[in-house]
Order: sequence, then structure tokens, then C-alpha cells
Amino acid sequence: MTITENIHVAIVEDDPEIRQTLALIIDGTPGFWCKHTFESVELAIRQLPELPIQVVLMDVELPGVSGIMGVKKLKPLMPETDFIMLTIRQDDETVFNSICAGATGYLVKDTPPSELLESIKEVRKGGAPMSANIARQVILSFHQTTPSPLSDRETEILKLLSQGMNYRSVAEKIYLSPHTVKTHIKNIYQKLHVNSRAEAIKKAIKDKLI
Amino acid sequence: MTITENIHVAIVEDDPEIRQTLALIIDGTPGFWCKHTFESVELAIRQLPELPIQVVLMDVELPGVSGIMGVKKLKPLMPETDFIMLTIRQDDETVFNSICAGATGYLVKDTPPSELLESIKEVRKGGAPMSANIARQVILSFHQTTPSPLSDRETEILKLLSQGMNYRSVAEKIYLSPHTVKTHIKNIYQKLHVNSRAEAIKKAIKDKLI
DNA sequence: GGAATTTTACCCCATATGGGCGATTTACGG
DNA sequence: CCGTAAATCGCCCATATGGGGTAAAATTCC
Repeated sequence: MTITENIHVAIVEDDPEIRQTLALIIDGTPGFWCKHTFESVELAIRQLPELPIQVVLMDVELPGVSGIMGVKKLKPLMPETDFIMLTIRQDDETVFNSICAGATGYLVKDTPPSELLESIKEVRKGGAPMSANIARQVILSFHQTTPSPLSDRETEILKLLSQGMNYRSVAEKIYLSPHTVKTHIKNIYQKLHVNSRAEAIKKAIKDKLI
Repeated sequence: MTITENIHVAIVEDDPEIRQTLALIIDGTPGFWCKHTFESVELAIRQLPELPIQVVLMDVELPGVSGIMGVKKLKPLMPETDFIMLTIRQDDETVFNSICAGATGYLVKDTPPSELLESIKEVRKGGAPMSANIARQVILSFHQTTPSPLSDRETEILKLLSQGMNYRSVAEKIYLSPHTVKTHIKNIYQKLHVNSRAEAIKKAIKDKLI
């Protein structure tokens, strides 16, 4: 442990040119080390977990095993290491699959070197660097997209159902007849276009109704 | 529409000193306008929706109606407007309630003026400015925290259940006896500490098991 | 002030569900 | 080589669920 601690970075990227350029930029910057690069997830899995690497730059669209699968496999083996995805893809599926797989950063490939280095520092400081529109995608995923088709009463009942209550319990809880509760539930199913409790709850959670 | 388009910013903040300081900083910077400030959500709701405001800085801990409720009420009335929360609170509940309410940015109050202005520009450009550790909190919320207690088979069955299938349908789908399916489901319930389909699905989604 | 929505309430009935109990086979690790 | 976990199949039974009706207050909205 020296006074000026370098950040140890590794790269997983199949394109030799990009890989070497990135490595040169990073390794050539004071405060950063980049002595290990891999051209595939398969190779990275063999060696990376043994190395004292703090930040991994991971390409998403790799031939063979994808970068997403790479993070999924590697992150549990080195939980202290931060993975930043580096990609041209910005579709929702790729973004959220990457994040769910364990990535803590997500940068588009045209990120200028200065920002890339800044992002590496930021992730080490406990941040989660993302390109602007990626961050927006992530935030938007929390927003309620469609207005709830359910009435307040129905929403209330659906919440209780999701806690495992049956007609009777719900009825007692909100001082109604079990018959009435049943009617509400039937209406809920109609409005959500489902015909079972399971589907209703899944849809309600997905659409952030409860 | 002039060549140099100013960003119109409004502030909702109860502390007069902070409110005025922020307004002065923003309005005093080229490219920014801040002609409207409010000391409460109640007052903002009356006037803000009529104003051509692009970015609202919203304090979270306001007396009376909270900033979170403020966003929830105001955002639907002005969907094109971006709301940035400005607060000292960083607990998960406050952060996620704010974002779910419709905020697109979340900055801690000690953010230096230059970064605040940068964030306002960024949110206008389609980003989602967040203080570093807030961004990390958001990203972490996507990560699988606990290892799944369910076997592959059980996970597969639970997914089918969440699609509204019953014993028989699941059994046919994966070429098993309905009895076996039932046994698996019983085991799933045990492992998840629940005793109904509804609870199981809720917990599975919450814990990202399916 | 009237229409629409929400909330309340009840009936019948076929089927699904969940709990309890037992059993065999396969696969993997100590 | 043995033990454990997972996956497979089965039976009994009380209760819950979902679909089909019908209908009348209460509330909200225009």
C-alpha cells in the first residue's frame, strides 16, 4: 500500500485495436494501471479472478460468451471488483441485463478518454458511472408508465392479496363481506386482463400498481 | 426561440436562505433563468403548472406536503418538465420514493454550484443526474442480493406459475406428472417461507428469483 | 341534477389449491 | 461408499378459487 494508490484496470474486448488503444490510454495515465487485457470472456474467467484487479472494462458484444454472461460469472468470483460495461448497444434489454448481471457502470463506446478515466475513478469512489441517456433509461424504469386502471379500493385489496391473504382475511381486514371482496377481485382480473391471482400479482408488480 | 436558449429553472425550497442563494446562482449564470421560487409544494401546485419551466429543483424535506408528494402531484401536470430532488437524505426509502414519484435527478445538498448547473444542463440533454452514491444505490437495487434458494427446476416451475398456469398446464408444458409439479411447488413454498402462490410470486419477484 | 363509476352484497357450482404422508431414482460430494 | 439433496410419482381431503349471474347504495363527475 503506497501513498499514491494506482487503480488496477483490466479489459475484456475482442477488437485488438480498441483493446490496445484503451490499455494504452489507461496505463499511460498517472494513477491507473492496465497490465491485463483479454480478448474473450473464456480467457478472462481463467485468469482474472486470481488478479488484484479493481475495475474491469467489459465489452458487451463479444463473440462466444457475451460480456453480460461474463459479468454474471465473474462478479460472484470477485465481488469487490467493479465492472463497467463498454458498448455501442443502448437497447433496454442489453442495458438492464447488464446491470442485473452485476455491472456497476455502463458507458457507450464513444465516451471520450477523459470521461472514461473519470468514470473509472468514480466507480472506485462508490459511484455508478453511466452515460447520460443510460442513466435516464434506468431512472425511467422506476416511473409509472401507464395510469393505474384500478380504483383505490381495488388496489388496496390487491396489495392484501399479494401478502397471501384469502377472501376471508381481506374481508375481515377491511370490514367487508367476503362476497364483496370476491366481486372486487373479479373486477381486478377483468381490468388487468388476467384470470388468476398469480398473474394479477405479477402484472401489478410489473406495472407498479402495488 | 432564440439562438441561445435559456433553461428555465424553478425552485421549491422552504429555507429562505438556501432558496435565494440557489436562485441567485442559477439566475446569475449565462444560459439559465430562475425567476420563480416557491417555499412550499402547496404554493408551487397553484402556479407552477402554468409556467414555462423546464427544470424544477425540489427539496425533499419540506414542512407540510413533502417534496416527494410534490413531484407525484406536479409531474403528471407537466410531464415535459424534469424534476431534480435536492436533499440531504440518502436513505433507500427516500431515494426510491422520489424516483418512483417521477424525479429524474437526485442530488445531495452539498453539491457544488458548478455541478448543480452541470446537472441541470445534463437533465435537459436527456440524462439523469445523480450524486455518485445515489447512482450506486440505484444500480445496486438491480443486483441479486441473496443467492437463490431454489433449484433450477423449481425456478422454472415458479416462472410458469407466475404466468397464470395451474398444476396441469405446468405438468403438460414440462412433461411431468401434476403430482410432481405439486411436490415442487410445496418445496418452493417451504424454501420461500410462504404458503400461497400469491406470496410466492411476490417474494420471487422482489428477490429477483424469476 | 343526472350519468357514470365505485362500492357494496349475494347465489350456484365445478375445479384448483394447499397440507399431510409416503416412496423411488438419480446425482454429487465427502 | 454412504449420505444428502433434487427430482420424480402417488393418494386423501378440507378449503379456496374463479366464473356465471343479479342488484342496490354511495360517490364522483360533468
